[in-house]
Amino acid sequence: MARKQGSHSDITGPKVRAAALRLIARHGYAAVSMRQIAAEVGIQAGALYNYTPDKQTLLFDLMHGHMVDLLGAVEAADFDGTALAQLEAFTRFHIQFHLPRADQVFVSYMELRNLSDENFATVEAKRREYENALERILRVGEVEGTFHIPDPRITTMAIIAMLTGISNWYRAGGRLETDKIEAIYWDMVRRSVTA
Amino acid sequence: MARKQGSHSDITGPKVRAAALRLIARHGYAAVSMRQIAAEVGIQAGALYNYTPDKQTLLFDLMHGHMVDLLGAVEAADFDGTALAQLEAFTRFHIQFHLPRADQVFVSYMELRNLSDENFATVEAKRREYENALERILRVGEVEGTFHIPDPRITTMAIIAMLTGISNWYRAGGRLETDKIEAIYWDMVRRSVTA
DNA sequence: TTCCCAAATGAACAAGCGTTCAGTTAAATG
DNA sequence: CATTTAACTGAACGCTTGTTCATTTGGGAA
Repeated sequence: MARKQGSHSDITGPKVRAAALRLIARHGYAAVSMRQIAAEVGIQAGALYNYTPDKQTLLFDLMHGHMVDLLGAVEAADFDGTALAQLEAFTRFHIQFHLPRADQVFVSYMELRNLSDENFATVEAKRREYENALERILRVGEVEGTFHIPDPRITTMAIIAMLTGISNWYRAGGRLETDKIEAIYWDMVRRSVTA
Repeated sequence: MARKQGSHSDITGPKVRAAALRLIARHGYAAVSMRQIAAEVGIQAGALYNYTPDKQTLLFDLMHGHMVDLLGAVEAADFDGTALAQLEAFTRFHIQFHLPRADQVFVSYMELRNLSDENFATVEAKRREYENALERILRVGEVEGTFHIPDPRITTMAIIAMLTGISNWYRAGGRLETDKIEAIYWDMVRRSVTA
């Protein structure tokens, strides 16, 4: 029963990636089998290989795709104004981008060690690029005199860890609205870099 | 060739846990086989079952042991003085405890989803207890008037995420000494909760 | 209506998995 | 020196793994 109605490549392809993302986020790359992914989509394991050359590439595509989306969005955001305004924009951007992408964020942070060396290097470079966007803002603020930062690189890592940590407790439909979360975290970020 | 010289239970047991910790930290629980762990210790896979009833329990023992150590240490530390002094003590304690335990920290944060429901609940309760130690300090400072914290629970999670994030970039023998790291992070933590 | 071929199936492959267990070894005990 | 037994080996168990491929299916084009 191949080629059921509406069951074309353009539909199954995204379904495969969505199923893989969901399952890997919940159980981890190594714990999820190609057969489980296929079952989630409603096909046989062999058919997955119409959409990915192998399991490793499927993982890489998910993680790399996420980083490309992130860098595209941060570039489009194009922060400007004072360093303080830029830092606020970055903080709110980070939260707004990451909160609705819980699975992507989870996979992108947890499955780094399951990437091949080459794939790891590619993803890591993208992550580094994102971190640099924040570090640049911090350095501008330091020069401006708005910020007091003993070590911009460390402060960068500290802020990103703090913000990304939201994913550890945030649940959609929970106690707090997104803008309330933004306000609380921006408050902490601002205070932590200003005198 | 069983019972080689000095190859007793008291020696092999710790070796098994050390090998499991190392391998799981590097490759993940699901990706590490009992045969790999055994090979690292220098025994056959079957012999592992003298030291653990099964693979799941081995993981649980590592994670639960870490949390028990952590809670024991935080209790022994017995922070006192003003809320600010307590927060500084907690911050420095967290860094000092976690930095030399990179593998334990990594496993304890990454492998939660590979615990059985019951084991997860046990470990999660311990983690919650640790978080509460910090939250209590924040609430005292809020009452004291030293801190300005809109939501103590969230600030707790934010601070812990920030501090634990050190493990993401810290490498022993790197650019920064432990006390320098402590100073930088304490500076950020202090500013983020004080006006 | 006929044909094409993208998109599936389903069986097969060798390899590896966690776990069990009868048998072997050698340090410790009497 | 003889015996006991904790610690280990090595083979086997049934099952799952990622991946391949000959075969089947059926929607769309001619």
